[in-house]
Amino acid sequence: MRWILYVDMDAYYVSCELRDRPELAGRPVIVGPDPRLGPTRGVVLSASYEARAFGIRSALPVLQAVRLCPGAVWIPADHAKYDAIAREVRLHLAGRVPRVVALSIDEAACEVDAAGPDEARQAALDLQSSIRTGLRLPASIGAAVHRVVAKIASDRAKPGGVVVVSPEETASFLAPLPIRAVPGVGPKTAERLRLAGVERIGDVLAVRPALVRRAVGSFADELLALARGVPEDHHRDEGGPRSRSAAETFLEDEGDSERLAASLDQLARSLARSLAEERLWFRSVTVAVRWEDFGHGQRSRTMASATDDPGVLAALAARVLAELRAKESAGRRRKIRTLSVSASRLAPAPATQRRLDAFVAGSDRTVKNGARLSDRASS
DNA sequence: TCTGGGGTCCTAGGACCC
DNA sequence: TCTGGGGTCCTAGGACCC
Repeated sequence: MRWILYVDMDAYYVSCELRDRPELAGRPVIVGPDPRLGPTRGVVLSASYEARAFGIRSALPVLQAVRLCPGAVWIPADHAKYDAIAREVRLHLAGRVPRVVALSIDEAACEVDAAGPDEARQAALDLQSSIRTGLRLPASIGAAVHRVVAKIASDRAKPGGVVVVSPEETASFLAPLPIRAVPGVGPKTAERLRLAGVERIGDVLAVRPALVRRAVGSFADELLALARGVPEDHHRDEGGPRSRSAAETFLEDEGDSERLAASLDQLARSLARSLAEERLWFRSVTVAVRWEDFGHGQRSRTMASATDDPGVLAALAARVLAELRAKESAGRRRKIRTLSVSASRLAPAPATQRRLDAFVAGSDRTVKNGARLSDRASS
């Protein structure tokens, strides 16, 4: 029988740093921008379990973290290091199980064959100990027949544990858990479900299905199947990245057009560089802002054909930002807190380095450098 | 005392086409 | 003068995840 061992690295960024600085083990450690070294609007990226005891969590504003735990050791984020170690982890797993699906920088679903829960548990324990000794990293593992159940189990295994859920006991394992334990149920969905009488996963089976459906639409069917212990494992296709983006939050909210334009240009060119490294072309460009009041706006444009031209990315982004601000100025004129530019409708670079339009010359949709907007988008 | 950066998927409406 | 239904693409917004 095929089982999923869902591997979730514990306090991943912190654990990566502790590998290099083992003398910090046992102390409250925070990865993120130390606000005592200079002004920042940053948040905590990762906190050791010792720091979590003080109430420190990922995404907590660092100014609050310093007050909650003045004695913490702060380490600036080193994303290149975390990416490199993530590749190590994947290689390690791939060498030990028949199939690995990486699901985020610190999570992976490993498929193994096991006759029953005892064999699955032994496989999970072996894998966990090989990660600890071979990579010097702590991991929690959930084992189940369905990926989503294995993931929920891995959350219950933290930190450093193994939780096995057999097919027979899946429904009873899930029933008492809060509905928030289901991946995809966040604060908003949980509140809607609470109003419908659903607070725990088991409640989904006790409430009239029509009520659940009214609360969360077609997601209700997925919740019902999960509560019964037989979730549908529909996994997204792994057809390469859908989008790439770059963002900047200003130290002070920005309203000056020239400074905004300069920042956007830098973001666009930095984004173009990373697309080039991955040999990806793009067809859509989106500019998104977070206004000073934390409101959100975005505007996008799609071109008739793909390109990798950094100048096109920058120019289109500039135009879209201008439109976004023009629309805004019809009412208030809020300053911008965060500016981001994203490229989507990505495609691998053509095998040759020739431009795409060289292959479609003569078509009325042909455009120089693939840069002209499609009819619809430019109207 | 505030609230990052990089992603994914879903929905709904309009335009357009057959 | 009035009448479909189905399908695709694009845009905007929302929710969620690590």
